[in-house]
Amino acid sequence: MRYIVRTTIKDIAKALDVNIGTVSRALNDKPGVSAELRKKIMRKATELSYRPNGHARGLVTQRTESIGLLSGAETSTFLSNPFYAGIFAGIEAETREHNYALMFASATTESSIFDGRLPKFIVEHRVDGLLIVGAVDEAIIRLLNESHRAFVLVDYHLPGEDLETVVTNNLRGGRSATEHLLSLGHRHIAFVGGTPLDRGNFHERLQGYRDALESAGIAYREELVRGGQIVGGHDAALDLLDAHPEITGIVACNDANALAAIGALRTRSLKVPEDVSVIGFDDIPAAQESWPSLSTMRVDKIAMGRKAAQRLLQKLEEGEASAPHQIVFPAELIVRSSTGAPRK
Amino acid sequence: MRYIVRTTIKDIAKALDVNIGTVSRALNDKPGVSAELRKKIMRKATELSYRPNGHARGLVTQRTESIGLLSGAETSTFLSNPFYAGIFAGIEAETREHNYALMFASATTESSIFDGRLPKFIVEHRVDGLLIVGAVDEAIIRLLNESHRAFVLVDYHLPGEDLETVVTNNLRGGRSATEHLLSLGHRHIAFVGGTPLDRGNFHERLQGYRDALESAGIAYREELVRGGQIVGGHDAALDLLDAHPEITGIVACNDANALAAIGALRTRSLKVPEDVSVIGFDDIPAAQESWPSLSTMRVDKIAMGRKAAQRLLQKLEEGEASAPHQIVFPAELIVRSSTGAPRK
DNA sequence: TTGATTCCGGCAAACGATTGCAGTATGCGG
DNA sequence: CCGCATACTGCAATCGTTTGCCGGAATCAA
Repeated sequence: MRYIVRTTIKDIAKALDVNIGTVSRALNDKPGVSAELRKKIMRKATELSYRPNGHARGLVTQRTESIGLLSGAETSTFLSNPFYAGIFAGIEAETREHNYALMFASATTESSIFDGRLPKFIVEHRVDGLLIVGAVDEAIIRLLNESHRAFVLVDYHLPGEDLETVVTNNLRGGRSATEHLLSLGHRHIAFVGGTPLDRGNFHERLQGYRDALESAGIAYREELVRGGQIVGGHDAALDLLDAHPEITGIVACNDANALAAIGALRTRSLKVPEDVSVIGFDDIPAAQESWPSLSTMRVDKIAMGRKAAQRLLQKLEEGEASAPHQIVFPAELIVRSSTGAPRK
Repeated sequence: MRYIVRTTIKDIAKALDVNIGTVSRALNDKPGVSAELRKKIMRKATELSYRPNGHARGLVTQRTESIGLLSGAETSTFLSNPFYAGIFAGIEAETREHNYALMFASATTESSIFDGRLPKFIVEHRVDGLLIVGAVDEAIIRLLNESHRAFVLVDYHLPGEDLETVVTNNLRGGRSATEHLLSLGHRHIAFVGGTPLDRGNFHERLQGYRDALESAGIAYREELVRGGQIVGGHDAALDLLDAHPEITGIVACNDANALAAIGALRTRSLKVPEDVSVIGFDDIPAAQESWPSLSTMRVDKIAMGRKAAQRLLQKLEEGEASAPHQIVFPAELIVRSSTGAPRK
């Protein structure tokens, strides 16, 4: 085993011939220590490069000053999603600034609850609170709720429950995206979706699309909507275009799907935006770098992550006091070069 | 403050009227407890849904069963780099399977060492070991070395030192990429790089490019090499093409730069690969999805992450015993549609 | 000088586990 | 029926902090 010398509070006490309690009080800015002695203790502490032992402290204070980031998806899926990566970055920044440590884990299948494979930090209570990013099994949320753990849901919410959440205004965003195409003169607008499409974020965006059409007096046609994975964004677009050549505009449930759709259009030698306009959602970095650059609904991912972390930390300070907030971030229309007036 | 009921080892002991020591031994599969009693204790433990308290345990065992992932770059930079995201995923998988928790932090500037803003988990010794991904300040490495902390460097190494590392064979990879273009018949091959180009991974890849050229009897021409950021991959390519229209092939230091270069070529109405062939490095997901799909040198990021985690965990088990390994992963040529024979 | 009041600092009990050591059954042979 | 070895199990110290409580010194007013 490794042998590491670590100076403890005792060493300081011994060196200065005072009691450990006094040292503790001095180090933690607690009253009951004269300014002079406090200074002496501080000096000695840095001299011996003293670092508090998190375990010992955590044992008595029952706090770890660290929070957990829990993803409902596989880690590689989670991280390769630029949207979540942005949220992660926001969370990390906020927690770091508040001197909290950040633990990461994913909790995917429901089974993990029962076979005890839930992330250790949940089960052994080694984090003060949890940030749950994306859809996660309801059973986990119920579990956390019952055990009175502090947590905040990011980019996900359970319809019925009154939970602390930070989400995007998907409904309005979907609506705005569609309205953008409508205002350019498009009338035959398709929606290429992700999974699931019958609930969650993508469903809300679809609903916004639907609302916009209906407000514009255009009938919603189910055959112009296709779900599927990202790769499916490609196939879905082909399907749609072949079956409905009148389509001049596509609203995608997110940027990845939009990019895939553009790729599909290219294989049919259709030009974007001359032949078909495409608008995405999220504004991931690739949206800007792609060609043509992608019009999209921007969501401030960093800000969402930061806000969620703020809420959690605040909850931890205040205890149960405050009622759950539901914070909704707007999505902002960013017009780039993948959308334009329809062909005549 | 929140009030959470947690069952402790004491509760079990009381319920069964045995000593806490016995309970501890039973729960940890230590000898000295009859099979019968052990079973009874186990049952009671699950009945009361007992979870060991990490702090208490850590205090006596001096281990946390958790490791830290330290990034040298800003978190958002780190996460939006698909290469690192892959490594992260590999690390997460491996640590999860071994029941270790994973903490994340970034340590960017050197200043952070002195103003005490180094990640808490390093300083308060709350992780057993560290995985350092990407270039990080040497001072930090020195610090860790001196304090005898177990750590493994991933995708980074310090020339002189004999440290535990997991890296890519950049030299050979750069060479293979270049040889691929040479074998297709290209003779005027440029290199578009990242920063820094005078040391580190990109330098090694450049060196491989140079070796390949020289082995093929083609003089290395400094004016065909351009450094710069990713966005610079775009500008660098334009620069090069305008100054040296004879160029028919481009080796990029990584996929992001390759993609940027392709974008640049498009603005000059140059076709890939008909007019210019482009090859990248890393094989990030976008390489496959882009159009044209990108030929590249694949690096198995997940495997690298896993391997690094394995090494660290092994080190932790064995103590200082083993001498540092330097594990080198090969890069594999993946031919897609961005490379072809040069125009005549 | 005395009594009240304040302020400091020491003492020791937690927190929840692990673990060496000592003690007590139990079984077995004599 | 006794002694001895061999399991088991209990006791208590320990890890490094925090924190309530208490005693003593110092200050001040009367």
